[in-house]
Amino acid sequence: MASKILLIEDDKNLGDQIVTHLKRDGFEVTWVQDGLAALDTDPKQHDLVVLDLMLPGAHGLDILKIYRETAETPVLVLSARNETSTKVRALALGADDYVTKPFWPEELLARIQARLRRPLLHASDVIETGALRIDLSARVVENAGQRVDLTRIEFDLLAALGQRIGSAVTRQTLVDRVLDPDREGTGRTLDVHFSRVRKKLGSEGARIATVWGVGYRLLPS
Amino acid sequence: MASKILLIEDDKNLGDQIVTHLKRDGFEVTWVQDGLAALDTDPKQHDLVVLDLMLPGAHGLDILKIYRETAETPVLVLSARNETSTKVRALALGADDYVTKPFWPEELLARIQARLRRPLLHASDVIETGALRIDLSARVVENAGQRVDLTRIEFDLLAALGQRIGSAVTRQTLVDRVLDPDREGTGRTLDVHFSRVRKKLGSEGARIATVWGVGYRLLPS
DNA sequence: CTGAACCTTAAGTCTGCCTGAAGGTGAGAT
DNA sequence: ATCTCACCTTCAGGCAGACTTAAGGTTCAG
Repeated sequence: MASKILLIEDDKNLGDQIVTHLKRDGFEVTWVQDGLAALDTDPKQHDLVVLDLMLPGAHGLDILKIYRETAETPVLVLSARNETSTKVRALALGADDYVTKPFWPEELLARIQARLRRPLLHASDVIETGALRIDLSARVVENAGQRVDLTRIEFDLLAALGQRIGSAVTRQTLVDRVLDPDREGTGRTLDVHFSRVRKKLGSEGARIATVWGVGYRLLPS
Repeated sequence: MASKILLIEDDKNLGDQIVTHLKRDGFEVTWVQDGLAALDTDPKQHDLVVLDLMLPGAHGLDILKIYRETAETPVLVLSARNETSTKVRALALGADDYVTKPFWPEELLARIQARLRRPLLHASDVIETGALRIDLSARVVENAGQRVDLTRIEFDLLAALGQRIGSAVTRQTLVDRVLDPDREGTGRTLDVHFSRVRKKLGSEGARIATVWGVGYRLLPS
């Protein structure tokens, strides 16, 4: 399976050159040319990000920071700046490598491959709130340390609420996200599932609150 | 726990300086000053290796190659040579990073930390859980001390689950990782293999749980 | 070339999840 | 208070996904 690379680089010449090289080596490349577009792209959909620091729209380090809040995708920073302080900052923010321009494409390739060589450790992103523990990557829910068996939809619904603790999530959002995306928001299916989740969660189930006429939300502990 | 760094560097001044910096940052450092001594040191006993290329006794790249035959420890190469070809060779041989002299200690530190940030998938090559013992390097499985003969795919599937005990592993992941990487997740092939693994594992086979609509997981003992 | 071990596909069966219906409950409106 | 409508819960039917067996194809050693 070809690895998917997200390239964020505003320089047309350099970007073109990199894309060509990467494609020649069998990578699938998505090329984004400014900071705002980068923020609209999901790093999780890619295996590695090559990120230029000087960008129109948003600074590379800010993009890196935002990416790191949601994804563990390795980020290789590209920059003309050779100051140690910039390198240190980028690496401290979660960059996995830092390459100074100018560079030879071969080196970039070699470094990309070195990053991809190590199997991605899924950051087990875990939501802990009250007695609940929702491990999104393992798809495991614990209530006061006790494992709770949830079906696929039940888990996804709980996770959807858990990712926005305290805020209401509309029925339509939940239907779109967990059930068939092209389905009318009607029907009592959602209710049935939540009913079961509440029951399975015991006393913690009471924390799934109905927002009348809107949807549901998970009450903060 | 302090991370253990193995420093292989013959230059006394530079070595001293690096050791000082690393210790100040809480690392435990073993400093080895020539190639032969490096070959007598076990990289597996350390969390990361900082390896100079020009050494008396043995060339750094040879050391890297030998280390890579037995250990997965990250290796950060240090060198005065700035040629792309050397960098590419080092990275292709399994180095995880390449820093050109001269450098500021801060950069080295930041890069070391970037490497250590991503924990290795498995600290040891042996997974023990319940009555199961999965030796990843020997590719041997024992159930209550009894050897179990698994085929290549059967072993890889069990290992894939064993490396993330308790986590659901999606069908697609398993197909990508164990079967042909570019194949559709459809088909019953996985099921057939798991069916056989379960049977061969006897009562422990029950610990391979189906995650309906998602994949499989190895239940914690 | 032959046989054995292994992988894959196909087919039949089974299981457990999803969902719509229906009656009950309770919140909000008047 | 009472009405209304959204929501809760139970239940059973249907079906997608999973299990297992068998057979055909592939690979590899001898």
